[in-house]
Amino acid sequence: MNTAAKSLFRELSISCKDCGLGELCIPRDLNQVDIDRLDDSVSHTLLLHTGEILYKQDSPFESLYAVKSGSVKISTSQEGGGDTVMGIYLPGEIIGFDGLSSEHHQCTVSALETSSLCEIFLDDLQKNIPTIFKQLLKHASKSINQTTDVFSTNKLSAEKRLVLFLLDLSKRYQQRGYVHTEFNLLLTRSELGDLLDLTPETVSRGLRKLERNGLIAIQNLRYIKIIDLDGLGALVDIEK
Amino acid sequence: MNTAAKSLFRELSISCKDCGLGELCIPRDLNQVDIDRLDDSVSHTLLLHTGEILYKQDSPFESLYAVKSGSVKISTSQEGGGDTVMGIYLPGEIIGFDGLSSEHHQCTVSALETSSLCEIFLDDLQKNIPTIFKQLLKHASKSINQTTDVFSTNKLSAEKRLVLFLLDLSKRYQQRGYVHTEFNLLLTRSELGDLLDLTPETVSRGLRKLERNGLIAIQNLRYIKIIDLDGLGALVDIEK
DNA sequence: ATCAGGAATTGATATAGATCAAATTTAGAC
DNA sequence: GTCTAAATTTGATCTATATCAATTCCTGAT
Repeated sequence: MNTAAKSLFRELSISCKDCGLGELCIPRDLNQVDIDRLDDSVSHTLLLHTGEILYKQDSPFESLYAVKSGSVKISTSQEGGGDTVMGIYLPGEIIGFDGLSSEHHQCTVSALETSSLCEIFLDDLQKNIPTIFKQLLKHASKSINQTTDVFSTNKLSAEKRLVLFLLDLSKRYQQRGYVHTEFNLLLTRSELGDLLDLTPETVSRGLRKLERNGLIAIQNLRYIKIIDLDGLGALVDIEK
Repeated sequence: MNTAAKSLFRELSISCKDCGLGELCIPRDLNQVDIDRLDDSVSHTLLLHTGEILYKQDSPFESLYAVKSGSVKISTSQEGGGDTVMGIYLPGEIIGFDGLSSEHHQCTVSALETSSLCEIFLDDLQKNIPTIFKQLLKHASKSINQTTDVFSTNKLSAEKRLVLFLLDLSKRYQQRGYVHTEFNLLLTRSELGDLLDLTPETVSRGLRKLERNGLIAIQNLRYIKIIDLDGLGALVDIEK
């Protein structure tokens, strides 16, 4: 949504050995050989000034970044136009995992103040130091890939959350080669409420309303047939 | 919250080569040597019946699991007593990442129907097949570690979300060796609203109320001094 | 130092969904 | 097949927070 192309300045080299982050980045239980190899996979410090962009939403994934100093903001462009802030990252935290699964970044990262970052080339790293494998996985599992969590963030109406849940299940079944127009909900109204952050009463009312409107059929409470897939899509695509 | 200890039955061996999941699990662009090695890191099929538990919250992390058939439910125990469902997983999806960062699982996994799973021993995998590195990272970044996302799920009051945000920032600064009792918010009221799913007006009212109650001091809008850390803690610890 | 435009505050009102309560349906145990 | 407890539905209120609107306050540019 913003101005500048990446304007990154390469600073004087600081090798991983000497980096102030210490254990906060990749823990130090690597031997000297590994640390030297790590240096090969890591570029030297990038400097960003306030508001400058590290990477933009939809840009191809290239590497991970460790914040060395300052702070950055993760945001996503909304369909409605504006941006939404998903989180902020402080020194020692690693960003970029949002680009891994699709090879394209799902959010935009910009500096909240003058900040320095260290770029980690994943392909190189993978070849050079399998030892770091588990540590990076740890960071990944810590770092929340917020944009994929369709239910949590946006304050969606109860009906939209329900429809999104149904469409998500349908899509996942389809991807796995099952019929996607009918399936078992697998959860009670109450469990579904937990998941979508609604009360069981609201879940019930919502599902019955979808049924009344001819979008789905409900058999034996849990078994759902999708009657009008486009109609469901329309409820979540359009408006707002 | 539930009965049984792990009651897992080892079934007849099915090697990775012959596993029906195909690309849904670990993609097939491995050479024969790698596939043979993968078999070494993967136990053979586990079978769970409805309601049986794969692993419990707080149990030590041991391995990842790929769902081969059926479905499982991820839930966390709430302080208030009950469980909250965080998600469901279908065949081809990988679970267990919730245990990686702390070495202990942050949620409980149980079968929603008779299900089979394949256990992936991470330590072995790491030694044997660095090639899978990036693929697993991809899965990790897809899989949402929901329990760490303190803001999204539980329908917390505006005040609690604000306090949790402040305490989270404070903790992260402390972990990184900075003062944790005063810091820059880094975000506008509006951005903070995005993050916590509140309007800027509610953010403003909330912060000013904390100030009025002597818990924090606000300087120049963005700079926060925490005056009563315990008081803040009390607002989110006690009572629902 | 002044000025302009965005950010923040403050107040009044509207509303989606929670909560409480009671009736009905369902499914599992025997 | 019957029974019983749990799950679901349905209805009537209540409430936290959004929304709308109008000032006031900063901050950065000139």
